[in-house]
Amino acid sequence: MIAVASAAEERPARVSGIDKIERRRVALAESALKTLGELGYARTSLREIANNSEFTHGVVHYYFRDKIDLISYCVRYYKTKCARRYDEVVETATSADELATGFLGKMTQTLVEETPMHKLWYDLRAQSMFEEQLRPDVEAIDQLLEEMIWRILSRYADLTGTTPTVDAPTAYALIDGLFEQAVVGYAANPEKVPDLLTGRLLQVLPKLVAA
Amino acid sequence: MIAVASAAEERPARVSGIDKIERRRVALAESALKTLGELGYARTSLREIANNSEFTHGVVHYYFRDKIDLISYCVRYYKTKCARRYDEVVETATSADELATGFLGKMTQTLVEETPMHKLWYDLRAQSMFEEQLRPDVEAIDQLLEEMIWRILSRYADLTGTTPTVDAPTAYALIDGLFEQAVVGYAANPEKVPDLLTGRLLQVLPKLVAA
DNA sequence: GAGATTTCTTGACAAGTGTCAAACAAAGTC
DNA sequence: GACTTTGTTTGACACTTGTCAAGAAATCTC
Repeated sequence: MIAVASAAEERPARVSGIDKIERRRVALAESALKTLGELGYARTSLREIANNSEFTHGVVHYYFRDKIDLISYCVRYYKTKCARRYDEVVETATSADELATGFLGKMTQTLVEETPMHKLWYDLRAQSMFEEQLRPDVEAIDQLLEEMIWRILSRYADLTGTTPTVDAPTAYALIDGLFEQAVVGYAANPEKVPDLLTGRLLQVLPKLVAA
Repeated sequence: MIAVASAAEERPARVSGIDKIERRRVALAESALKTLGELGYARTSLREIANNSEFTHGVVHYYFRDKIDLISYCVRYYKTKCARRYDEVVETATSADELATGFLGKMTQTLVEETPMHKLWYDLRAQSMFEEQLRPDVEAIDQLLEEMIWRILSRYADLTGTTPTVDAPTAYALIDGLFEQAVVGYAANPEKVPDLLTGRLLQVLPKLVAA
């Protein structure tokens, strides 16, 4: 998606050029994501993004065709960071308890440390209902997240000697429902919400598997 | 909230005046909700709302202080319509099966027939993460919906001779997760999503109660 | 029906938006 | 070192936004 692979076949001089473009794009996307995470999709303008970066608003338009192109790029860039968050836990855990605590730990950690990102994600998913151009990217991320949850639940079932009793989309919707509730509630109750989320997930997880 | 109660104490002539104001407000809110449901919060302007109504954009400002005031009123008005949707089913059902099918029937029905409303709700809830002024209204609705889900689950437990195994916020987050997934996916797959939702809820409901 | 009040229309405003293009600077090429 | 390509700045454009105010129209009051 972010197209680095195919560039490797061209001559070195050119590669570094494309690489530099890609670097700028990434820098702009990271800056844009910060602003988007704080203000939300609706209130973020290209000028605001440029102001909160080291570039001018013309540069934004130089590297991205238009606003949707930028946002879309941001979303795709974002996904590369989020969907592999629990992989290490899944791979290293040797017991169901270890997996559960590791998973919940990482989840509350990202909830607290990357709140703006998660707010933005739920915002963008809502926007995708109205803005068709966002839909493919949002669908792709949703798919990735679903697979992520499924890997966790499968492993959890393995470690408990059980099998999942719901399919992947259902498991994702349930757990995502709890997480979204936590993200929305976090602003009002930053100190209590992480523990509530942990407790609720601990209640729910065992119900999603059975011998 | 929508202030009719206190008006009753004034002299009759005045009451009908206030009543008329309230009627206009409701008419404007209903029109605004239609536009909001189609375009989403971000892309809906006061002029667009006025254009899609029988009034001019000046009237909007005459009856509502500003944009947030209007949206906020819309949200509160909306909530009065949505949170009692399943009450009849809950009250008349005499068996768990009857309750489940009645509940699922009404849920898929509103999913299909009032899609814009539900899209708007998830949009506004996302917006409330960025716009503090929306938060109280959104929280109030969330509370109402949670209670609605809890009434259903309690009754379901009663009819099956069991008790819920999760608390109200958890039950709401889980079921709402499934419903939101359905709303988001409905645009892409209008014919399959309702049945998928039904199947998933049928899988999940029994897991939320136990003897 | 005259006069006062409420309701509505119209047009304007300041501010902000996405987009673009022309001028300018930097880097790379021969 | 001249010339082309690439990157950046700046300022402008057409347009939309929320807000408001002055006045017309409708309604009510006596």
